[in-house]
Amino acid sequence: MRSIRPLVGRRIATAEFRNLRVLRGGNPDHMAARLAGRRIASVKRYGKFIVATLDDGAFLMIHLGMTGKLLLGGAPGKHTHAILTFDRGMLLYDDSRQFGCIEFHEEFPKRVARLGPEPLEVSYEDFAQAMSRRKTTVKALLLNQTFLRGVGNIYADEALFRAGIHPQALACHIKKDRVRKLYDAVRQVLSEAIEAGGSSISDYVDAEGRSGWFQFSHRVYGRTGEPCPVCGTPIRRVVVTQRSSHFCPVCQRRPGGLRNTRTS
DNA sequence: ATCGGTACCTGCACGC
DNA sequence: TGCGTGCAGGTACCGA
Repeated sequence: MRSIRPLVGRRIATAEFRNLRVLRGGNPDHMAARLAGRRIASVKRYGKFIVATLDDGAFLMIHLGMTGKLLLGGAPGKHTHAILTFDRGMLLYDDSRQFGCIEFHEEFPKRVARLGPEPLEVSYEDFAQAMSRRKTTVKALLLNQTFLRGVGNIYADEALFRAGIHPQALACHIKKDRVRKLYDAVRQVLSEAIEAGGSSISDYVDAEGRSGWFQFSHRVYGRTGEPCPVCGTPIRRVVVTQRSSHFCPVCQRRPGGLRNTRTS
């Protein structure tokens, strides 16, 4: 984000789209024609979405999925799906797994409008009330972008660890003091991660090709079998709603009445 | 309305 | 060296 800010105020000379899949049904010729000559009026992050507003009021929406990258300059590669050239410089959209997308919208994109609140902006009262109404596991709820925007698998695990909550605890059963801890932990983890430039698990880089540093602060994510940094108990991995969850079985006690568990 | 399961796609680490 | 398997950050969509 901080690396693509410099594009604000620049004029798009040409747009080229090489992969229809990441356009999610958008017409590449129409998009290219609509983008050419437009200036980027602003760029804003909404959870995991990036929305650029154009000078004519239209929007370019980008989601990086799991492997997406926005690169300022450099040579297009095998997985470069979009190339925007500017009056000065160039932006490449690169995504090997193609789970991300780049879309053009005349109106503010509905998917973004439907997102839940920003964790750093939501009040504790709203957060706690929303939690108390959900019967799903807290892990699934944290990953649900209509509940809270921007929390992914890594940061969900890290926040649950810091709050001392088992990933399979039911959201509505979590005690008030723990909910408060979770609220604080989510905000803390996200702001630390943003500050550190993100988590580079395999090949994540920002627009200047820099990797993040937050992976060195992961206390449980990807540390199956390693000692818990608090009590030394080996970190465990379970699958919750098809996603791996890492936790300390002592610091994050299993509540009763859980759904079936697979540990490794 | 809400929930869980599945599909989408490529790359990598691993064991054989 | 090469092949098969399982795993990976995310969301949309389906049926229950």
